[in-house]
Amino acid sequence: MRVRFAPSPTGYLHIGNARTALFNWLFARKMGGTFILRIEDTDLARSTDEYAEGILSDLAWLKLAWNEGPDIGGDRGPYKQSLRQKIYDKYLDELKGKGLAYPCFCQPDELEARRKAAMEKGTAPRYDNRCRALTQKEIAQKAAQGVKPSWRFKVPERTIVVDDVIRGKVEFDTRQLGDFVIMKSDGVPTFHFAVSVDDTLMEITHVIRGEDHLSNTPRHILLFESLGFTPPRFAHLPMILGPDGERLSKRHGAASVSEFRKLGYLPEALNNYLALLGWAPEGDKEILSMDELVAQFSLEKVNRSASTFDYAKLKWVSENYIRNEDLGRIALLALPYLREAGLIEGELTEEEMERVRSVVKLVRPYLACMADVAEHARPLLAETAAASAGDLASISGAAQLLQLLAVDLEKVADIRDVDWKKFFGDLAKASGLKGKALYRPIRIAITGQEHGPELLDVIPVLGKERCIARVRDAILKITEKI
RNA sequence: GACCCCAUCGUCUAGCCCGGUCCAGGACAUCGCCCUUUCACGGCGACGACGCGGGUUCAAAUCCCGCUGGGGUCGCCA
Repeated sequence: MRVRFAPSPTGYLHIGNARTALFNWLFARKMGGTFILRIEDTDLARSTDEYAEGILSDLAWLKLAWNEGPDIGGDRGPYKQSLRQKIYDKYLDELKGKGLAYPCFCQPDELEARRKAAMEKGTAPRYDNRCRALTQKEIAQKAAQGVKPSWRFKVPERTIVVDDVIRGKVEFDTRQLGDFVIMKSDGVPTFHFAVSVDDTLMEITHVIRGEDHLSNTPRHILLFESLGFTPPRFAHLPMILGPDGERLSKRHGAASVSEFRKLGYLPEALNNYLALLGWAPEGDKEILSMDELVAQFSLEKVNRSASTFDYAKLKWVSENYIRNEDLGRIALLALPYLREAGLIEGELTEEEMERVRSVVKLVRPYLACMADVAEHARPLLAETAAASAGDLASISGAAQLLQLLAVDLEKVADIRDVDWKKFFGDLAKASGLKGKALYRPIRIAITGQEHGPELLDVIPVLGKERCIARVRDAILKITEKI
């Protein structure tokens, strides 16, 4: 079995396309098939190499490895449509020879005007096939004037049945279709034409794509058959909508893989969430590894109805991964964000890295994505606590308490080897404070925050010197205030 | 507008194909309680849905028809 993901490099990898890529990949892996990547850059005006590279990069980041593609080649290449021009020319000639393609001299502005007029009149805004009736003489005339024609496919009147893996048999009456352009006037094939030729030549067995292509499929089937090709199987995936029911776009928030990538979502988390859109695993377990996804995946079980992208649920999936993934890996992923926030600098020594790990260990339960790490790690990594002395000054006895604490901390030999229960028990006795009255001022002095990870865990991570410094600093601020 | 697809809690979904086991199960979100020196995590619980109308049937979320609603296509974009 051979499937393909065929993005056009006219933008970043959209979340909907990423889901399509994922389902193709899952299907290929599940069936022991081949996953092919093909770049559809027939839109010369909008396609760029930068976008193509970005898409490849994002797919690689998602760990959706392809077996054949523009970068790695393969037996059925090239895998970039702009490199396949000769092939399309050849098949256009074939259609011309069969009398199934004819030149159209209508200009874009004319077509646009007619389309608009038809819309206003309430009739179908499709091409009226007028150039089909052109005589050889007229054609020669136009050509002599130097008008470059586009080439349209002569659509026969008949019924076409798309036997969709997900939707079952869907019937179309081709009389709804106008003769459509297969080769643009600049000599570049349109999507419909290139796709049909390439899917055949690349021996694609299953075309898994978005539902927006379902209505295009009869065109493709027509082309396949006219060229003497056997159409592949089709599976049209439901759309992904934004919270307002419109197609998901930037308006709704992050809508491209690169955005989630920048925010520090784990690729597995994004895949896991995407897999849950339009498909459901058996049983109650929703956090699934890529392997588990592959093991459970089935095209037949894909939903027919569109789903709404739920940022809240993605967040939940992401949190799960951040909390449960290997700590070393999470710490590594935290590095760029910590660096950007100025909390670490340069290459880290093993000792510094160890410290980052222990900090990340404490703050990971708070993270929805890795970009959140700086905010939570700051109190634990920054030189000073940035304590709000105002808060402490209003707590009676805070200065005395901190004084006692500083003295006790000084006496500590190894901060990683302290019986904190006893330590704070003694402090409670000495200060006459307990519970919240005891811990709150200490937390504020040491972390500058009202909330955060277990204080008893924070202190050893911070280290003796830093704790003492922060406590003394807090005392100073209080006394100055008074 | 024409054609095509779709329709279960606010959201993602299970169930629908092979009607009774479903006064509809799970997850996210929300709310509450518990755990706890705080917040977060975690545990427990609550709230909450078969779009509407007709059929068929002893029986319909499940089958059929219509309506309504949403989405898609109708490009020399893909």
